[in-house]
Amino acid sequence: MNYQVELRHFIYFLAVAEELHYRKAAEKLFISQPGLSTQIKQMEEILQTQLFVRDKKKVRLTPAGEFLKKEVEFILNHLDQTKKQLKLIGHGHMGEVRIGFLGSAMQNVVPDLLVGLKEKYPLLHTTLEELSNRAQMNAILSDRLDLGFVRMSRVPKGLEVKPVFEDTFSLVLPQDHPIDSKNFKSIDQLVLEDFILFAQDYSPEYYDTVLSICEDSGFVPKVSHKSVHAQTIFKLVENKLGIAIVPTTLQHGFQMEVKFIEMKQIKQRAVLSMVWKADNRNPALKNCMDLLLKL
Amino acid sequence: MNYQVELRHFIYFLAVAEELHYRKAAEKLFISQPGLSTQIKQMEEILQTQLFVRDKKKVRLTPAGEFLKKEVEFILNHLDQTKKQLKLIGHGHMGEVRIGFLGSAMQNVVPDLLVGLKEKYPLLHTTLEELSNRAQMNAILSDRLDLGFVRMSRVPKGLEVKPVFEDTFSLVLPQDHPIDSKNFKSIDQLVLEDFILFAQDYSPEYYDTVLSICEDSGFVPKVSHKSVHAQTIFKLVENKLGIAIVPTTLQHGFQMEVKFIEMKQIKQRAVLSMVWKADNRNPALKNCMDLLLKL
DNA sequence: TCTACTTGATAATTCATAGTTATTAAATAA
DNA sequence: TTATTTAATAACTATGAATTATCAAGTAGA
Repeated sequence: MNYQVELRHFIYFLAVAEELHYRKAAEKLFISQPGLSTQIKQMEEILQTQLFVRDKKKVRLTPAGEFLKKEVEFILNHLDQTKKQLKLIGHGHMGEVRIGFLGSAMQNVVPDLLVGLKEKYPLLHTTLEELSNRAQMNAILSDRLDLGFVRMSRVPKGLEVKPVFEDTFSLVLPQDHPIDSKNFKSIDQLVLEDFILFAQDYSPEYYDTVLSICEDSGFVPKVSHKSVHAQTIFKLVENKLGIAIVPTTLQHGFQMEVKFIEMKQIKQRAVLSMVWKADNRNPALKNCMDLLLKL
Repeated sequence: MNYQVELRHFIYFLAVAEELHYRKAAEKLFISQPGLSTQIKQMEEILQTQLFVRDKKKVRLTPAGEFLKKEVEFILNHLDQTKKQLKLIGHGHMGEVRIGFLGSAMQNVVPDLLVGLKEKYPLLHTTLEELSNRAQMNAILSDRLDLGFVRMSRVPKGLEVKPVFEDTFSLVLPQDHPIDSKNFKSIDQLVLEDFILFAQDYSPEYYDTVLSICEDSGFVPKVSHKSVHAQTIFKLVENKLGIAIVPTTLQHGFQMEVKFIEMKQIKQRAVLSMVWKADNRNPALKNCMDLLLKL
């Protein structure tokens, strides 16, 4: 004799409990009446409890049957809900993506991604953390983050990287500086200035790129200040403590009294890339990245 | 292909999710490893969601699998609980018995039953309602009560009745009445008194019995007052508005200034019976009655 | 009270499939 | 390299769910 109730029993039981009529219940279930009868009988044996009374051909529930009916309804409903949610999670429409980013990605790429996700996968949660390039990669390797936005083209083994946004560089000058977009020709007009840059260990590739821009014009910049926050850099420029070279999109989103001169003619670009762990199994991550590449 | 998950799948899934090792999980389940493998695979197909990652022979849960694990734990626990409760209800150890009773049953039978039930079936609930003989029988017929305590030996079709307590009758007299247990010989000493009795329609058999007691002594009592409450009857006797004949056990449980004279020598007895519906399916009722007959 | 028609239960049989054994491929470990 | 361990696959077995055929008991209508 079988020793375990199955969901099949519950579904059959519920049909009989609702119809209180074996033949009709069997029809509803698309099985034969004798099959249904034996399954219900077997169920009563497994549970060691009588669920129905068959009195003069009238089928009725016992008190235990009434109780079980409520519970079975609950269990089957809960199971339905679970199956739906499971599918959503399995297909990356639900769940959580943990995202890290450089401050400079907060101007366009990250907000666009969040808006896109919200629209396409309203049940998907995101957590955001502003971190340095290195901190992001460590967090991704230790599975504390799913996705990072960095300015790095080479990443440690186990990680993958892909550019998502290319930006020109812009000169940042105090508002009353003699150089402006009209008379600006080349970066070597600013050989004598102090430079304010993002800290080397916060974003090494940015740092190297800026140095290479100057090198292409034949000079080595005098770096007077370093910072990890764009806000700080702009404040220093505003106060005439130096000039800066930053990705152009940074000119939006800050309250400041400085002027931007976009240097379209130089070949270097500020590349923002996404980074993730090659074997990350979060299905939401894939959807996230697919959406990002479509933007 | 199968189109329905079964509890079997859930139990297998949980074993693999806990062990993260097919062979070990299969051993724990006392089935073969290939059988387990195919069942899990089939489960993933039915749910259209990958639950495990098999990476270089390491078995791990996907995010969807993690989610399902929690849900399956809940469902299986809930089911266990339900099975236990179902068995208790089915065997009448849990649930509710709705009891009706005459006020005069509140002295011994009903309290004894309640104490006994509490001890033997602590999970069983009881509801109590004081009602007339007729009201109890109607309530039982319409399935509003499971069990009644009445003073009736004949009951309508569909009901069953069984005596549970036999009591002598007692005379109730004012404290300073000339008759006392010493000089009392026969009821005909009280021919001239006014009688106070329980109302005829509240308890017809009691009324008839009292009349037959008097008839046996060769007189018809003069009935001056009728009441449905013992308390009222005693108050009236106390105030010398008449004398009463009541079941002897009523002398306990009331604060009153009257004297009782037990009439052991007369043949009539006040019989308290339990009544129930022949086809009542409440399993707790049977336990209730069995216990009552053992008291 | 007879007949016709329900109802659910039982018996015999069929058939789907859960679970078996045997084997393989791939990954570690020695 | 070889030995061992892993999960997956293939072929087969056997359990038991579901089927058809039938029955007994009850109900309804004349």
